Amino acid sequence: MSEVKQLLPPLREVFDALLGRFGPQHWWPGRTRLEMCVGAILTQNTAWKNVEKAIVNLRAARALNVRALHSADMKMLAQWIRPAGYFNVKAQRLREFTTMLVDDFGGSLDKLFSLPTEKLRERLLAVKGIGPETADCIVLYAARRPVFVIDAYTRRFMSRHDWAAHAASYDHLAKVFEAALPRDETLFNEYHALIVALGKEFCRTKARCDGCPLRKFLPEKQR
DNA sequence: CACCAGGCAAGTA
DNA sequence: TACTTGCATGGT
Repeated sequence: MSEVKQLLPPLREVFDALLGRFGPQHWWPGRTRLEMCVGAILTQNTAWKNVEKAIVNLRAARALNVRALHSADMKMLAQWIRPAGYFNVKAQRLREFTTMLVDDFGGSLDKLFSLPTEKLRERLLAVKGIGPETADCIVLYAARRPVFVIDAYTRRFMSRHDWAAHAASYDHLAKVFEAALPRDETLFNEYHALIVALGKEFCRTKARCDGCPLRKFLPEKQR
């Protein structure tokens, strides 16, 4: 069990350093809001590259809309999303999501997204197969509301620099960011995307810290 | 070959 | 509440 040993640096300055190094990321990678929702579910514990293949399949099958997703045969749906892994589970999760949309919002993302942020988040969390990260990805990237997304990259980014315990809860980590930053959707959007950009290159192991743009925020001996 | 990747729910104690 | 396990493909 690792303890938090380091003082939290100004998270705004950390953001500036990441932006300076990696540039704007233009997330979420998705053409439409529905596609972002689908991607958020499909990328659960799965490499994004594999999700892209699944999205391509759905588009080719003309299934990238609420009605088609909702009425598609489950075997077919599972086959389309097969490259994203856990395809039976995820087919069911997509179905749960579209069922909520159809039954409670007339199949309209607009109506779902007209809920106030907290209600929207609660409504998403009530869907079986949508947990805190998936819900927040949808709330932030598809509905464009200022909630901070915590994912495996964020967790690693924080624990690797000893800015938070690796075992810290989702809500705690989200609170750390939301307390230290202005509640700005554009900022939260870009910040999470930048943490992922960083994580693909650094923070994976103790080594590979050479050239990390965040070294200046660590004490001398740890750099 | 093993290990990992932008989680979540269900089961057990 | 706190662990553990199943789900599954594709890249390294």
